[in-house]
Amino acid sequence: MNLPLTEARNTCGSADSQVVATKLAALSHPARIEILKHLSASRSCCCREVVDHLDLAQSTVSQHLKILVDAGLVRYEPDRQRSRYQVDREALAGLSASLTTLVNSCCSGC
Amino acid sequence: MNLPLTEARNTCGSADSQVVATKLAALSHPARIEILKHLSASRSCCCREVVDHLDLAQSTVSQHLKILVDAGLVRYEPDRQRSRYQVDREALAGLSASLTTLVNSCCSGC
DNA sequence: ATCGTCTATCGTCGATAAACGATGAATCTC
DNA sequence: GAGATTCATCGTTTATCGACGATAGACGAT
Repeated sequence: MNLPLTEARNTCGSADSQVVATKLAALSHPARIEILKHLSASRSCCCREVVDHLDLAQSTVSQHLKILVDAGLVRYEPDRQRSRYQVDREALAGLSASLTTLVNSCCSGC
Repeated sequence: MNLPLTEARNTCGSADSQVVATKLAALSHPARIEILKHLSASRSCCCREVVDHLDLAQSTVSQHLKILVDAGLVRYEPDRQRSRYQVDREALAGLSASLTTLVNSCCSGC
């Protein structure tokens, strides 16, 4: 597990904080967490599948998916009239690593 | 107008997702990430210290701190007329673990 | 007792998020 | 071709966030 983060120690790195914050914001909604779980359970999902699973309007689910895609946590691939959404495991692992790094930097100071 | 839905559907996230989402939401703001870093650098901080460090209004910083405290990521202890804020490292590590678990569950499906 | 400092909270305002229905494009199915 | 299905997007409404100034409470110092 190599961490690609080189400036994790920078206490003044507001740019870094901004990037991490944006990705965490994408995960800071229960519906989107559920979507992520569901996506990972199936190999790939179309929007309709998620709609059936979540009891939200189709437009709402589509927006949540878009937010996840924009954050780089989910990959999107149009497939005929369907859409195919897939968890970007590397990106998710990277975010997890970022948070771990933050936690470690918080715990190393004492 | 509260119709008790049957348990076939997931009403916008399980309780677990809600809890994790709330904590992630507390971290999904660059100012709060910076606050967390600053808190971990010092042993404990009063509000004024953070205000000097961050170039935000005192009331704004106080609100950010409250959000972090409400999320359970920071502990608060009134000390005379000052306040003492301190990173809850266990809670932070727990959140990191939750995210790691989510990532792992996403990666175990393939 | 009064002044200055440190806090938290209130009220406000603009911006953003979240949810929905409606619509149109693209694609199956018949 | 006609109708159904899937999907993203638009427009709208409501709720929440983020920031600030103002204010009041608590405390230390003078």
